Amino acid sequence: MKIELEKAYEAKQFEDKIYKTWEESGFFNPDNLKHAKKPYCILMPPPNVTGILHLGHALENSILDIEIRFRRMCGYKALLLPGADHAAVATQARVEKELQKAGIKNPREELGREKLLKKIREYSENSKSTILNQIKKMGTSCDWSRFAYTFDETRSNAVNTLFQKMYNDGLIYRGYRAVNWSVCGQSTASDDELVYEDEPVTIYTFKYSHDFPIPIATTRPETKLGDCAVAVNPKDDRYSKYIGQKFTVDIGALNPLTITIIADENADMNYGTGAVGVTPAHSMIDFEMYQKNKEIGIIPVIGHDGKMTKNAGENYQGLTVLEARKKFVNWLKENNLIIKQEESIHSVGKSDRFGDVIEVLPMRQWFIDVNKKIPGKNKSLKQLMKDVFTIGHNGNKKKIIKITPARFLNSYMQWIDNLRDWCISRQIWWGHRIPVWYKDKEIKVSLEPLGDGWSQDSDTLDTWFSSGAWTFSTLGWPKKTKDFKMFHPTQWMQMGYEILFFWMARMILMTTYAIDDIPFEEVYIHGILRSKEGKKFSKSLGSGLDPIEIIKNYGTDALRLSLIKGIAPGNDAKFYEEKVVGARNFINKLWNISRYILMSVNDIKLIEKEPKAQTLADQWILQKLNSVIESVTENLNNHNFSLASEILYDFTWTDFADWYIEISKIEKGKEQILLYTLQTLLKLWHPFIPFITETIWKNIDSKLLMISSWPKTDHKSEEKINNNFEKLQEIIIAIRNLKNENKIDLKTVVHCHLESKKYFELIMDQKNIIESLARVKLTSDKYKDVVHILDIDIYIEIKINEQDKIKKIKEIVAYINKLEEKINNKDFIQKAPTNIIENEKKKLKSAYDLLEKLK
RNA sequence: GGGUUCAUAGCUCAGUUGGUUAGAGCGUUACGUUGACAUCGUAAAGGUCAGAGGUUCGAUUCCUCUUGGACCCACCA
Repeated sequence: MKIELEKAYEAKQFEDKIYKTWEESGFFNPDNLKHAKKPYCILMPPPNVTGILHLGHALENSILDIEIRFRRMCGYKALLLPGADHAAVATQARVEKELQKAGIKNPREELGREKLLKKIREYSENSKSTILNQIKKMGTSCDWSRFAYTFDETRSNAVNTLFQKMYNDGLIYRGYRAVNWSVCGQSTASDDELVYEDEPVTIYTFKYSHDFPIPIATTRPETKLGDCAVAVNPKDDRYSKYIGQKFTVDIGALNPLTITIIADENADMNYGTGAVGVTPAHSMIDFEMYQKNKEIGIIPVIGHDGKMTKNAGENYQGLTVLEARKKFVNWLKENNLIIKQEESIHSVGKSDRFGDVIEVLPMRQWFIDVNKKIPGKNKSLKQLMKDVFTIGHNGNKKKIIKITPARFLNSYMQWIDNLRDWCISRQIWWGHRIPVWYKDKEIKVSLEPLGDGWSQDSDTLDTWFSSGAWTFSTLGWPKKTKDFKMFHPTQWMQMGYEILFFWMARMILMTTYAIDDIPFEEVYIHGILRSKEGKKFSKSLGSGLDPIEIIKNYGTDALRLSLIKGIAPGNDAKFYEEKVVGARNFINKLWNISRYILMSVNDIKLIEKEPKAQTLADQWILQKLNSVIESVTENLNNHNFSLASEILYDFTWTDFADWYIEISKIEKGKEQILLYTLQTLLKLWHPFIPFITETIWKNIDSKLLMISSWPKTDHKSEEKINNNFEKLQEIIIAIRNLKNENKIDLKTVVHCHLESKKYFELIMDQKNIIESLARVKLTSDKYKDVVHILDIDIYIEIKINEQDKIKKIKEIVAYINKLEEKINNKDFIQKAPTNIIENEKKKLKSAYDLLEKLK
């Protein structure tokens, strides 16, 4: 039965229908892959509920889907588990902004907790479906029946259980410590949620009073109203005599300050004045000094509203930080206490969500202790986080996580070394409420609401707390579900390097602790997509390219292919529309290849076995196909998506379409091989461009391509034809060398007939060639006079004139000399591999032959 | 200050343990094209693989330095 297909592939016509077919087939769900035994599980990095699909998601979904479709076809119980993230701060910040636009100036005060939460919930439920539908548009083959939301009941239960376990083990504690505070967001932020920006600042060098012996410098003069000490290096001869002394100075704060001179190695003798004014309340480092020297005291002078507190004194109370700074500097000037004033550039920490300058404030917050020994383990969380990349979890070498590319390990280890206790409490409302209850002076962790008189902590958990539990919370933990037993630890994880610390590190922390296992066997790090100008595609600004638009214009397959081609793990890649055009052209080419074959082959059916080769051309294409299967499989096994796609691209277009199909128009009887090669190619292409391949496949077989089996090479048939090919290849090499050495005139004939049309002349006798060249229109008038001269020797005689000949001979002689020199080199003969030497000898021989002929 | 990374054709990038002639796409130029495909075909031009040294029979690949970019972490008194 012959088939009629449209002239060009119209993605729009097919994609939604195909996705529906896949979904209804149930094969996204590994439970329905009856024959599969070995699990292969990937968790989707959950997109934020309020987000819309951007190119980063598109890239991730392409990568994830290639991986899972490949494994599914390879016979694994393949599960790609989808999800969404409630994205605590990000979501609340967004909704508050919307509300403010609508006229509610202070949503938290005006609406109160319950009403605001309701608004956020509504908002997020709406946008959740948006992003999930967009993910379906990408063709992502995930099991929607297992969909997990970081904020649903199962996940919340996991989070609370985890909190309780850590609390009971003493790893979660509540402490009064300096934390990062966003005045705009009215919440804490972890160190990782800060972005640093360089800004011009003024450095003031001053003394607290005229009789204070040590000058200090600062960029934040207003905080000096809360100074409690001056730290000097114990080895510093200038100041060491003062260590331990106390000075009382009155700089206008509520009370005169008692400044204790303390010794601290962190004070660099050679930097600035060599002494540091210590403000325990408003600097992380200073706070650490305070913890070592508690007697110096702590005086917060900045409040949660970003204004000076009562402690700052009546002249300053209620002023903003900047106002207070100005006023205090004036006071210093009036009293002649400023020694030096200079301009400089400092990086200032800002909230990544709210954008305001982060204030360091001392507060009572919840922390995870990363240095404390875990009961029964004799190791800290920090140590566990290192083990999975070094000795393996619990010292088990099989439990070493493989990371690609490996270089990210360095920065991960460095990050761990600098890791401080993780502040997990947030003062926003959208999130997992901390499961701690208070009654008078009693504190209890409870997963259920407690009775009268008990009130729950009003804070919520950092969103990464729940993300850290993702690999096991999605599988139903703490219940011992079938899924958990089957799929944990997961096989593969994929993420951009920008969330390495946020997410990968936290998953490792949580999983090694709670499950006593690694979260995943392998992690693949991809780069960031940038615009043509090298700028990040900003999520919020949505600069330019919208994947949904691209899908509309070019189709999902084209988008997927253009995202994958030319990327390397961990490296950033530029992305622009022309890339999609190229990919779309290929998709159309594949469509037309199929169209041609399906329209010209009479008996369309599934061909299970490799058809028998009749001619050398058949042998060659089947041989090449086998090697393509092998290298694509190997590259996919190693997650070299880009390379695999390029090999396929090249074979499909150059070898199959432009060469073999053209030959099939002359040499008849190739239907079986054409169909077989097409079917194999559809399978190989399916993970990359699932829609078009499935669409074409429908014309061949009623079963879904998605669950067809991955092609295997038939090594036996390969051996059989190997002999022939050795001969062939010898000739090819000889011809190629000739071509090389005769760049001037030979190129026309050689390129036309030998290079691009590969082994054309070897397939047929000369008569046939002349005839077929004419028929296939491979040759123009220009080539007519040389068509019959496929014998190169003759051609040389006729074509090359005397001058060229002399020049050519000189070139060849020089070449021969070079080769001989190399071959006569003793070291080369002794040390180089034999095949290299053989090759050089062959080159030399053909060069001599050529020389003979020219003479 | 510590660390990572990049520099390959006009542009965007591949290049998997060092080894035949360094590749692709786009762009450019020439030629071709009557039904699978102008979303096409055939070819051409275009590279001291940033520079200098070293290791090696042999370096785009490994090492050192230099130049110029990007990024991460810490610090920023």
